[in-house]
Amino acid sequence: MTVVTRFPPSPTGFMHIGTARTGLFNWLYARRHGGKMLFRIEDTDRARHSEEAVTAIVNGLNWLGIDWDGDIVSQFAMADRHAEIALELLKSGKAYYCYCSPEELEQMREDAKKEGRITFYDRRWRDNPPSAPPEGVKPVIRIKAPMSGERVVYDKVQGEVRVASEQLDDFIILRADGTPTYMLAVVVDDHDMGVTHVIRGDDHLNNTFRQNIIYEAMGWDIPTYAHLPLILGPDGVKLSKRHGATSVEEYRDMGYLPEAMRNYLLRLGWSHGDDEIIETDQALQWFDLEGIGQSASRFDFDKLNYVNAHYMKLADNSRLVDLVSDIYQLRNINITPLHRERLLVRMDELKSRSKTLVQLADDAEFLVKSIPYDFDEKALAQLNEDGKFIVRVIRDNLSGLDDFTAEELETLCKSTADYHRDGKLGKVMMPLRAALTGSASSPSLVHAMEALGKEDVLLRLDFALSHNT
RNA sequence: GUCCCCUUCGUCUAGAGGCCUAGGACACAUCCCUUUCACGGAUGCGACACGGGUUCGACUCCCGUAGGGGACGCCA
Repeated sequence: MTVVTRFPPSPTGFMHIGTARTGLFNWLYARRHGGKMLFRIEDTDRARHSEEAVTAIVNGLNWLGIDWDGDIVSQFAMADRHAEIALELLKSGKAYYCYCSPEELEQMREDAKKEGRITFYDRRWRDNPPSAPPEGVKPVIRIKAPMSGERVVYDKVQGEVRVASEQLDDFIILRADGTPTYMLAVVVDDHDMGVTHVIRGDDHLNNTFRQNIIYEAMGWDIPTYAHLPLILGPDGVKLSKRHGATSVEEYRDMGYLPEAMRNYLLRLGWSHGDDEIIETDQALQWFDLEGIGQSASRFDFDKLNYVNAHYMKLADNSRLVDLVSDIYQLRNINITPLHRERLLVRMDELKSRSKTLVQLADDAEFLVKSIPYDFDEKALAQLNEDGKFIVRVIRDNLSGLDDFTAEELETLCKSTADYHRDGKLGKVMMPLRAALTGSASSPSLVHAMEALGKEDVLLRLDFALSHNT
Protein backbone atom coordinates (compact mmCIF):
# COMPACT_ATOMS: atom_id res chain seq x y z
CA MET A 1 0.00 0.00 0.00
CA THR A 2 1.42 3.36 -0.98
CA VAL A 3 1.58 5.94 1.73
CA VAL A 4 -0.68 8.95 1.29
CA THR A 5 -0.46 11.79 3.80
CA ARG A 6 -2.10 15.13 3.72
CA PHE A 7 -1.44 18.71 4.67
CA PRO A 8 -4.76 20.36 5.56
CA PRO A 9 -4.31 23.91 6.85
CA SER A 10 -7.12 26.28 7.67
CA PRO A 11 -6.83 29.45 5.63
CA THR A 12 -6.08 31.77 8.51
CA GLY A 13 -3.90 34.25 6.67
CA PHE A 14 -0.48 32.99 7.66
CA MET A 15 1.26 29.70 8.35
CA HIS A 16 1.81 28.95 12.00
CA ILE A 17 5.14 27.39 12.84
CA GLY A 18 3.32 24.38 14.29
CA THR A 19 1.45 23.95 11.05
CA ALA A 20 4.78 24.10 9.27
CA ARG A 21 6.19 21.34 11.44
CA THR A 22 3.15 19.17 10.86
CA GLY A 23 3.56 19.79 7.15
CA LEU A 24 7.24 18.87 7.35
CA PHE A 25 6.50 15.60 9.12
CA ASN A 26 3.80 14.65 6.63
CA TRP A 27 6.10 15.51 3.78
CA LEU A 28 9.07 13.58 5.17
CA TYR A 29 6.94 10.56 5.89
CA ALA A 30 5.37 10.51 2.45
CA ARG A 31 8.68 11.05 0.64
CA ARG A 32 10.51 8.57 2.79
CA HIS A 33 8.05 5.89 1.78
CA GLY A 34 7.81 6.90 -1.84
CA GLY A 35 4.26 8.03 -1.26
CA LYS A 36 2.33 11.21 -1.78
CA MET A 37 1.49 14.23 0.27
CA LEU A 38 -1.77 15.90 -0.64
CA PHE A 39 -2.65 19.51 0.02
CA ARG A 40 -6.17 20.43 1.06
CA ILE A 41 -7.55 23.71 2.29
CA GLU A 42 -9.98 23.28 5.16
CA ASP A 43 -12.45 25.94 4.12
CA THR A 44 -15.71 24.25 5.03
CA ASP A 45 -16.51 27.50 6.73
CA ARG A 46 -16.41 29.57 3.56
CA ALA A 47 -16.51 32.84 5.48
CA ARG A 48 -12.93 32.15 6.44
CA HIS A 49 -11.74 31.41 2.95
CA SER A 50 -9.57 33.96 1.23
CA GLU A 51 -7.15 33.70 -1.64
CA GLU A 52 -4.53 35.75 0.18
CA ALA A 53 -4.62 33.27 3.02
CA VAL A 54 -4.02 30.39 0.65
CA THR A 55 -1.20 32.30 -1.01
CA ALA A 56 0.43 32.92 2.36
CA ILE A 57 0.46 29.21 3.08
CA VAL A 58 1.74 28.29 -0.36
CA ASN A 59 4.51 30.85 0.01
CA GLY A 60 5.42 29.44 3.37
CA LEU A 61 5.63 25.93 2.00
CA ASN A 62 7.66 27.06 -0.99
CA TRP A 63 10.09 28.89 1.19
CA LEU A 64 10.51 25.85 3.39
CA GLY A 65 11.13 23.74 0.33
CA ILE A 66 8.19 21.45 0.91
CA ASP A 67 6.24 20.34 -2.12
CA TRP A 68 3.03 18.37 -2.55
CA ASP A 69 1.33 16.12 -5.05
CA GLY A 70 -1.60 17.08 -7.21
CA ASP A 71 -3.67 20.22 -7.06
CA ILE A 72 -4.67 22.09 -3.98
CA VAL A 73 -8.07 20.72 -3.02
CA SER A 74 -10.72 23.01 -1.63
CA GLN A 75 -12.87 21.31 0.92
CA PHE A 76 -15.69 23.73 0.22
CA ALA A 77 -15.80 22.52 -3.37
CA MET A 78 -16.63 19.03 -2.12
CA ALA A 79 -19.71 20.12 -0.19
CA ASP A 80 -22.14 18.18 -2.39
CA ARG A 81 -20.26 14.98 -1.83
CA HIS A 82 -20.28 15.55 1.92
CA ALA A 83 -24.05 16.13 1.93
CA GLU A 84 -24.51 12.99 -0.11
CA ILE A 85 -22.75 10.94 2.55
CA ALA A 86 -24.80 12.54 5.31
CA LEU A 87 -27.99 11.59 3.48
CA GLU A 88 -26.70 8.09 2.94
CA LEU A 89 -26.08 7.74 6.65
CA LEU A 90 -29.58 9.04 7.26
CA LYS A 91 -31.07 6.50 4.90
CA SER A 92 -29.24 3.61 6.50
CA GLY A 93 -30.50 4.67 9.90
CA LYS A 94 -27.06 5.64 11.21
CA ALA A 95 -27.93 9.31 11.42
CA TYR A 96 -31.07 11.32 12.04
CA TYR A 97 -32.66 14.73 11.79
CA CYS A 98 -32.56 16.93 14.86
CA TYR A 99 -34.86 19.94 15.15
CA CYS A 100 -33.49 21.45 18.33
CA SER A 101 -33.43 25.23 18.53
CA PRO A 102 -30.33 27.12 19.58
CA GLU A 103 -32.14 27.97 22.82
CA GLU A 104 -32.81 24.33 23.63
CA LEU A 105 -29.20 23.46 22.94
CA GLU A 106 -28.00 26.30 25.10
CA GLN A 107 -30.14 25.02 27.94
CA MET A 108 -28.76 21.50 27.54
CA ARG A 109 -25.25 22.86 27.49
CA GLU A 110 -25.80 24.68 30.74
CA ASP A 111 -27.29 21.64 32.42
CA ALA A 112 -24.43 19.51 31.28
CA LYS A 113 -21.92 21.97 32.64
CA LYS A 114 -23.72 22.00 35.96
CA GLU A 115 -23.54 18.24 36.14
CA GLY A 116 -19.95 18.19 34.97
CA ARG A 117 -20.48 16.19 31.83
CA ILE A 118 -18.41 16.62 28.69
CA THR A 119 -21.36 15.96 26.38
CA PHE A 120 -24.56 17.88 26.47
CA TYR A 121 -26.96 16.84 23.71
CA ASP A 122 -29.61 14.58 25.22
CA ARG A 123 -30.39 12.74 21.98
CA ARG A 124 -34.05 13.74 22.15
CA TRP A 125 -34.54 13.33 18.41
CA ARG A 126 -32.62 10.09 18.14
CA ASP A 127 -35.05 7.22 18.50
CA ASN A 128 -38.33 8.46 19.89
CA PRO A 129 -38.90 12.03 18.76
CA PRO A 130 -40.88 13.95 21.38
CA SER A 131 -43.22 15.42 18.80
CA ALA A 132 -43.77 15.88 15.13
CA PRO A 133 -41.12 18.02 13.47
CA PRO A 134 -41.83 21.66 14.22
CA GLU A 135 -43.09 23.76 11.32
CA GLY A 136 -40.57 25.72 9.37
CA VAL A 137 -37.51 24.52 11.26
CA LYS A 138 -34.67 23.28 9.15
CA PRO A 139 -33.10 20.27 10.85
CA VAL A 140 -29.45 19.35 11.18
CA ILE A 141 -28.28 15.80 10.71
CA ARG A 142 -26.68 14.12 13.67
CA ILE A 143 -24.86 10.83 13.66
CA LYS A 144 -25.81 8.05 16.04
CA ALA A 145 -22.82 7.55 18.28
CA PRO A 146 -22.56 4.34 20.25
CA MET A 147 -24.13 4.79 23.68
CA SER A 148 -22.23 2.25 25.72
CA GLY A 149 -18.93 0.51 25.86
CA GLU A 150 -15.51 1.89 25.27
CA ARG A 151 -13.91 3.47 22.25
CA VAL A 152 -10.25 3.05 21.43
CA VAL A 153 -7.92 4.83 19.08
CA TYR A 154 -4.63 3.27 18.08
CA ASP A 155 -2.17 6.07 17.73
CA LYS A 156 1.40 5.70 16.53
CA VAL A 157 2.60 8.31 18.99
CA GLN A 158 0.31 8.02 21.98
CA GLY A 159 -0.37 4.32 21.77
CA GLU A 160 -3.83 3.02 22.68
CA VAL A 161 -6.10 5.77 23.85
CA ARG A 162 -9.42 4.83 25.40
CA VAL A 163 -12.51 6.74 26.24
CA ALA A 164 -15.98 5.71 27.46
CA SER A 165 -18.69 6.00 24.83
CA GLU A 166 -20.72 8.16 27.19
CA GLN A 167 -18.16 10.86 26.59
CA LEU A 168 -19.15 11.09 22.95
CA ASP A 169 -22.46 12.55 21.88
CA ASP A 170 -24.44 12.53 18.65
CA PHE A 171 -22.53 15.30 16.96
CA ILE A 172 -23.74 17.22 13.95
CA ILE A 173 -22.47 16.15 10.56
CA LEU A 174 -24.64 18.35 8.34
CA ARG A 175 -25.68 21.84 9.30
CA ALA A 176 -29.21 23.20 8.91
CA ASP A 177 -28.12 25.03 5.77
CA GLY A 178 -27.01 21.77 4.22
CA THR A 179 -23.27 22.38 4.55
CA PRO A 180 -21.06 19.77 6.18
CA THR A 181 -19.30 20.22 9.49
CA TYR A 182 -15.55 19.80 9.72
CA MET A 183 -15.96 16.40 11.34
CA LEU A 184 -17.80 14.98 8.34
CA ALA A 185 -15.74 16.79 5.74
CA VAL A 186 -12.34 15.54 6.94
CA VAL A 187 -13.46 11.96 7.05
CA VAL A 188 -15.09 11.98 3.64
CA ASP A 189 -12.19 13.82 2.03
CA ASP A 190 -9.52 11.70 3.67
CA HIS A 191 -11.33 8.61 2.51
CA ASP A 192 -11.99 9.86 -1.01
CA MET A 193 -8.43 11.06 -1.40
CA GLY A 194 -7.08 7.72 -0.25
CA VAL A 195 -5.26 9.08 2.77
CA THR A 196 -3.50 6.27 4.62
CA HIS A 197 -1.71 8.22 7.36
CA VAL A 198 -3.11 11.09 9.34
CA ILE A 199 -0.26 12.96 10.98
CA ARG A 200 -1.60 16.00 12.79
CA GLY A 201 -1.53 18.02 15.98
CA ASP A 202 -2.37 16.64 19.36
CA ASP A 203 -5.36 18.96 19.57
CA HIS A 204 -7.17 16.58 17.22
CA LEU A 205 -6.76 13.48 19.35
CA ASN A 206 -10.20 13.82 20.90
CA ASN A 207 -11.78 14.43 17.52
CA THR A 208 -10.41 11.13 16.34
CA PHE A 209 -12.96 9.25 18.39
CA ARG A 210 -15.74 11.11 16.64
CA GLN A 211 -14.26 10.72 13.22
CA ASN A 212 -13.88 7.01 13.68
CA ILE A 213 -17.64 6.77 14.30
CA ILE A 214 -18.17 8.08 10.78
CA TYR A 215 -15.59 5.73 9.31
CA GLU A 216 -17.30 2.80 10.98
CA ALA A 217 -20.78 3.88 9.97
CA MET A 218 -19.63 4.02 6.37
CA GLY A 219 -17.65 0.83 6.62
CA TRP A 220 -14.48 2.57 5.55
CA ASP A 221 -10.93 1.72 6.58
CA ILE A 222 -9.62 3.81 9.40
CA PRO A 223 -6.27 5.45 8.57
CA THR A 224 -3.15 5.16 10.67
CA TYR A 225 -3.01 8.03 13.13
CA ALA A 226 -0.04 9.89 14.58
CA HIS A 227 -0.81 12.83 16.84
CA LEU A 228 2.06 15.21 17.41
CA PRO A 229 2.48 16.99 20.73
CA LEU A 230 2.13 20.73 20.42
CA ILE A 231 4.84 23.35 20.28
CA LEU A 232 4.80 25.65 23.28
CA GLY A 233 6.38 29.06 23.66
CA PRO A 234 9.64 29.46 25.64
CA ASP A 235 7.49 30.05 28.74
CA GLY A 236 5.57 26.82 28.36
CA VAL A 237 2.25 28.08 27.13
CA LYS A 238 0.83 27.61 23.68
CA LEU A 239 2.94 29.47 21.15
CA SER A 240 1.06 32.63 20.26
CA LYS A 241 1.62 36.09 18.89
CA ARG A 242 2.82 37.50 22.15
CA HIS A 243 5.90 35.28 21.91
CA GLY A 244 6.99 37.42 19.01
CA ALA A 245 6.98 35.14 16.05
CA THR A 246 4.48 32.46 15.17
CA SER A 247 4.47 32.40 11.40
CA VAL A 248 7.08 31.05 9.03
CA GLU A 249 7.37 34.34 7.16
CA GLU A 250 8.40 36.02 10.39
CA TYR A 251 11.21 33.53 10.81
CA ARG A 252 12.29 34.14 7.26
CA ASP A 253 12.34 37.89 7.94
CA MET A 254 14.38 37.36 11.09
CA GLY A 255 17.10 35.92 8.89
CA TYR A 256 16.74 32.19 9.27
CA LEU A 257 17.57 29.83 6.44
CA PRO A 258 14.88 27.38 5.34
CA GLU A 259 17.20 24.39 5.70
CA ALA A 260 17.97 25.46 9.28
CA MET A 261 14.28 25.83 9.97
CA ARG A 262 13.64 22.32 8.67
CA ASN A 263 16.38 20.87 10.83
CA TYR A 264 15.26 22.71 13.94
CA LEU A 265 11.60 21.89 13.48
CA LEU A 266 12.45 18.27 12.82
CA ARG A 267 14.36 17.98 16.07
CA LEU A 268 11.59 19.66 17.99
CA GLY A 269 9.59 16.59 18.86
CA TRP A 270 11.47 14.01 16.85
CA SER A 271 14.81 12.39 17.46
CA HIS A 272 17.23 9.94 15.98
CA GLY A 273 19.56 9.02 18.81
CA ASP A 274 21.96 11.82 19.63
CA ASP A 275 21.93 13.35 16.17
CA GLU A 276 21.40 17.08 16.12
CA ILE A 277 22.44 18.31 12.72
CA ILE A 278 20.31 16.38 10.30
CA GLU A 279 20.23 17.62 6.76
CA THR A 280 17.08 17.11 4.78
CA ASP A 281 18.58 14.37 2.62
CA GLN A 282 19.41 12.46 5.75
CA ALA A 283 16.01 13.14 7.29
CA LEU A 284 14.42 11.75 4.17
CA GLN A 285 16.12 8.45 4.91
CA TRP A 286 15.64 8.40 8.66
CA PHE A 287 12.25 9.89 9.40
CA ASP A 288 9.79 7.57 11.09
CA LEU A 289 6.80 7.80 13.39
CA GLU A 290 8.59 5.91 16.17
CA GLY A 291 10.98 8.76 16.72
CA ILE A 292 8.24 11.21 17.61
CA GLY A 293 8.21 12.23 21.27
CA GLN A 294 5.10 12.18 23.41
CA SER A 295 5.39 15.42 25.28
CA ALA A 296 4.96 19.02 24.21
CA SER A 297 8.17 20.92 23.53
CA ARG A 298 9.14 24.51 23.97
CA PHE A 299 10.42 26.68 21.20
CA ASP A 300 14.03 27.64 21.91
CA PHE A 301 15.54 30.52 19.97
CA ASP A 302 19.07 29.82 21.22
CA LYS A 303 19.03 26.40 19.67
CA LEU A 304 17.49 27.70 16.46
CA ASN A 305 20.24 30.31 16.28
CA TYR A 306 22.88 27.66 16.71
CA VAL A 307 21.40 25.49 13.99
CA ASN A 308 21.04 28.46 11.70
CA ALA A 309 24.66 29.48 12.26
CA HIS A 310 25.67 25.99 11.25
CA TYR A 311 23.77 26.12 7.98
CA MET A 312 25.00 29.60 7.20
CA LYS A 313 28.56 28.28 7.26
CA LEU A 314 27.53 25.61 4.80
CA ALA A 315 25.63 27.94 2.53
CA ASP A 316 26.87 29.02 -0.86
CA ASN A 317 28.50 32.45 -0.71
CA SER A 318 26.75 34.02 -3.66
CA ARG A 319 23.40 32.84 -2.34
CA LEU A 320 24.18 34.57 0.95
CA VAL A 321 25.14 37.72 -0.91
CA ASP A 322 21.74 37.64 -2.61
CA LEU A 323 19.90 37.12 0.65
CA VAL A 324 21.79 39.80 2.49
CA SER A 325 21.34 42.20 -0.41
CA ASP A 326 17.58 41.77 -0.03
CA ILE A 327 17.92 42.86 3.57
CA TYR A 328 19.91 45.95 2.56
CA GLN A 329 17.27 46.74 -0.03
CA LEU A 330 14.76 46.86 2.82
CA ARG A 331 17.08 49.26 4.62
CA ASN A 332 17.13 51.49 1.57
CA ILE A 333 20.77 50.77 0.92
CA ASN A 334 21.47 50.57 -2.76
CA ILE A 335 23.61 47.55 -3.56
CA THR A 336 25.96 48.02 -6.49
CA PRO A 337 28.02 45.35 -8.24
CA LEU A 338 31.00 46.74 -6.36
CA HIS A 339 29.22 46.15 -3.06
CA ARG A 340 28.30 42.64 -4.06
CA GLU A 341 31.92 41.95 -4.90
CA ARG A 342 33.09 43.19 -1.51
CA LEU A 343 30.51 41.05 0.27
CA LEU A 344 31.40 38.03 -1.78
CA VAL A 345 35.13 38.41 -1.18
CA ARG A 346 34.60 38.60 2.58
CA MET A 347 31.73 36.13 2.83
CA ASP A 348 33.76 33.21 4.16
CA GLU A 349 34.63 35.27 7.18
CA LEU A 350 31.28 37.02 7.47
CA LYS A 351 29.18 33.90 7.49
CA SER A 352 31.28 32.29 10.18
CA ARG A 353 30.58 35.18 12.55
CA SER A 354 26.80 35.44 12.55
CA LYS A 355 23.86 33.38 13.64
CA THR A 356 21.29 34.94 11.35
CA LEU A 357 21.23 36.75 8.04
CA VAL A 358 20.12 39.89 9.83
CA GLN A 359 23.19 39.71 12.06
CA LEU A 360 25.34 39.14 9.02
CA ALA A 361 23.80 42.19 7.38
CA ASP A 362 24.53 44.28 10.47
CA ASP A 363 28.06 42.94 10.68
CA ALA A 364 28.83 43.70 7.05
CA GLU A 365 26.89 46.91 6.65
CA PHE A 366 30.01 49.08 6.81
CA LEU A 367 31.17 47.44 3.60
CA VAL A 368 28.21 48.82 1.72
CA LYS A 369 27.52 52.15 3.29
CA SER A 370 28.67 55.42 1.90
CA ILE A 371 30.02 58.66 3.24
CA PRO A 372 28.71 60.36 5.27
CA TYR A 373 28.05 57.67 7.83
CA ASP A 374 27.44 57.84 11.57
CA PHE A 375 29.80 56.99 14.40
CA ASP A 376 28.41 55.27 17.44
CA GLU A 377 29.39 56.20 20.97
CA LYS A 378 32.22 53.73 21.30
CA ALA A 379 33.63 54.76 17.95
CA LEU A 380 33.52 58.38 18.94
CA ALA A 381 35.45 57.56 22.10
CA GLN A 382 38.16 55.94 19.98
CA LEU A 383 38.43 59.01 17.82
CA ASN A 384 39.83 61.26 20.47
CA GLU A 385 43.00 63.20 19.94
CA ASP A 386 45.28 60.18 20.34
CA GLY A 387 43.07 58.15 18.10
CA LYS A 388 42.98 60.73 15.38
CA PHE A 389 46.72 61.06 15.55
CA ILE A 390 47.11 57.37 14.75
CA VAL A 391 44.50 57.52 12.01
CA ARG A 392 46.42 60.37 10.44
CA VAL A 393 49.70 58.48 10.62
CA ILE A 394 48.14 55.50 8.91
CA ARG A 395 46.46 57.70 6.37
CA ASP A 396 49.72 59.39 5.47
CA ASN A 397 51.56 56.10 5.14
CA LEU A 398 48.92 54.44 3.04
CA SER A 399 49.93 56.24 -0.14
CA GLY A 400 53.35 54.69 0.12
CA LEU A 401 52.02 51.13 -0.01
CA ASP A 402 52.99 49.16 -3.06
CA ASP A 403 50.26 46.57 -2.76
CA PHE A 404 47.00 47.32 -1.02
CA THR A 405 46.75 43.85 0.48
CA ALA A 406 45.84 42.62 3.91
CA GLU A 407 49.43 41.48 4.46
CA GLU A 408 50.92 44.83 3.58
CA LEU A 409 48.32 46.63 5.62
CA GLU A 410 48.97 44.48 8.62
CA THR A 411 52.69 45.12 8.34
CA LEU A 412 52.01 48.83 8.23
CA CYS A 413 49.72 48.71 11.26
CA LYS A 414 52.22 46.70 13.23
CA SER A 415 55.12 48.98 12.49
CA THR A 416 52.96 51.97 13.37
CA ALA A 417 52.14 50.31 16.66
CA ASP A 418 55.81 49.55 17.29
CA TYR A 419 56.86 53.10 16.54
CA HIS A 420 54.08 55.07 18.21
CA ARG A 421 52.28 52.81 20.65
CA ASP A 422 54.82 50.60 22.32
CA GLY A 423 53.93 47.69 20.09
CA LYS A 424 50.32 47.63 21.23
CA LEU A 425 48.48 46.78 18.07
CA GLY A 426 45.07 47.42 19.57
CA LYS A 427 45.95 51.04 20.10
CA VAL A 428 46.27 51.36 16.36
CA MET A 429 43.50 49.10 15.20
CA MET A 430 40.72 50.46 17.36
CA PRO A 431 40.88 54.07 16.20
CA LEU A 432 41.30 52.85 12.66
CA ARG A 433 38.30 50.56 13.03
CA ALA A 434 36.22 53.37 14.44
CA ALA A 435 37.20 55.64 11.57
CA LEU A 436 36.48 53.10 8.84
CA THR A 437 33.38 51.40 10.20
CA GLY A 438 31.84 53.92 12.57
CA SER A 439 31.75 51.28 15.28
CA ALA A 440 34.01 49.55 17.77
CA SER A 441 33.60 46.05 16.43
CA SER A 442 33.95 44.60 12.98
CA PRO A 443 35.35 41.67 11.04
CA SER A 444 39.08 41.53 10.41
CA LEU A 445 40.04 45.11 9.64
CA VAL A 446 42.98 44.58 7.34
CA HIS A 447 40.98 42.22 5.18
CA ALA A 448 38.08 44.63 5.17
CA MET A 449 40.43 47.39 4.07
CA GLU A 450 41.67 45.30 1.21
CA ALA A 451 38.08 44.64 0.17
CA LEU A 452 37.21 48.31 0.45
CA GLY A 453 40.15 49.30 -1.73
CA LYS A 454 42.66 52.06 -1.37
CA GLU A 455 40.48 54.81 -2.75
CA ASP A 456 37.54 54.18 -0.48
CA VAL A 457 39.75 53.71 2.56
CA LEU A 458 41.43 57.05 1.97
CA LEU A 459 38.09 58.78 1.56
CA ARG A 460 36.77 57.25 4.75
CA LEU A 461 39.84 58.18 6.76
CA ASP A 462 39.63 61.76 5.55
CA PHE A 463 35.95 61.81 6.37
CA ALA A 464 36.59 60.52 9.88
CA LEU A 465 39.46 62.95 10.45
CA SER A 466 37.36 65.89 9.38
CA HIS A 467 34.43 64.68 11.43
CA ASN A 468 33.78 66.81 14.47
CA THR A 469 34.27 64.49 17.40
C1' G B 1 -15.93 21.57 35.86
C1' U B 2 -15.59 16.81 32.85
C1' C B 3 -12.63 13.84 29.63
C1' C B 4 -7.92 12.85 27.11
C1' C B 5 -2.59 13.28 26.83
C1' C B 6 2.15 14.38 28.95
C1' U B 7 6.26 14.65 33.00
C1' U B 8 14.88 12.85 32.37
C1' C B 9 19.81 18.87 33.28
C1' G B 10 17.16 26.07 32.42
C1' U B 11 15.78 24.20 27.01
C1' C B 12 15.65 20.13 23.00
C1' U B 13 16.48 15.17 23.92
C1' A B 14 19.17 9.71 24.35
C1' G B 15 17.43 5.81 27.40
C1' A B 16 12.76 -0.09 25.31
C1' G B 17 14.59 -3.73 33.80
C1' G B 18 20.88 -4.59 35.14
C1' C B 19 25.20 -1.37 29.77
C1' C B 20 23.43 4.70 34.15
C1' U B 21 28.57 7.03 38.75
C1' A B 22 22.05 8.76 33.51
C1' G B 23 24.78 10.16 27.46
C1' G B 24 24.50 14.22 23.57
C1' A B 25 23.16 19.23 21.93
C1' C B 26 21.80 24.44 23.03
C1' A B 27 22.34 27.97 26.87
C1' C B 28 25.52 29.37 31.02
C1' A B 29 30.66 29.73 33.55
C1' U B 30 36.01 29.51 33.18
C1' C B 31 40.33 29.07 30.23
C1' C B 32 42.85 29.11 25.33
C1' C B 33 43.02 31.62 20.52
C1' U B 34 42.79 37.05 19.31
C1' U B 35 43.66 44.09 16.56
C1' U B 36 37.66 44.69 18.48
C1' C B 37 33.20 41.90 18.39
C1' A B 38 32.25 37.25 17.00
C1' C B 39 33.81 32.16 15.36
C1' G B 40 36.47 28.07 17.00
C1' G B 41 38.83 24.70 20.82
C1' A B 42 39.06 22.80 25.98
C1' U B 43 37.05 22.18 30.74
C1' G B 44 33.10 22.76 34.08
C1' C B 45 28.00 23.46 36.11
C1' G B 46 23.57 20.78 35.60
C1' A B 47 18.05 16.26 35.48
C1' C B 48 15.27 10.77 36.12
C1' A B 49 8.35 15.67 39.60
C1' C B 50 6.72 13.15 44.34
C1' G B 51 4.80 8.74 47.02
C1' G B 52 3.67 3.76 46.98
C1' G B 53 4.06 -1.03 44.84
C1' U B 54 6.07 -5.29 41.26
C1' U B 55 11.18 -7.36 40.94
C1' C B 56 17.21 -10.17 43.22
C1' G B 57 17.37 -5.26 40.67
C1' A B 58 13.65 0.34 38.26
C1' C B 59 14.85 6.38 34.73
C1' U B 60 12.71 2.21 32.43
C1' C B 61 6.55 -1.84 34.44
C1' C B 62 1.75 -0.81 37.63
C1' C B 63 -1.17 2.52 40.95
C1' G B 64 -1.87 7.24 43.28
C1' U B 65 -0.65 12.53 44.03
C1' A B 66 1.07 17.00 42.11
C1' G B 67 2.21 19.98 37.95
C1' G B 68 1.73 21.11 32.67
C1' G B 69 -0.87 20.81 28.02
C1' G B 70 -5.15 19.76 25.02
C1' A B 71 -10.41 18.88 23.99
C1' C B 72 -15.34 19.80 25.27
C1' G B 73 -19.55 24.64 18.80
C1' C B 74 -24.78 24.20 13.32
C1' C B 75 -15.17 26.74 14.21
C1' A B 76 -11.52 24.11 11.97
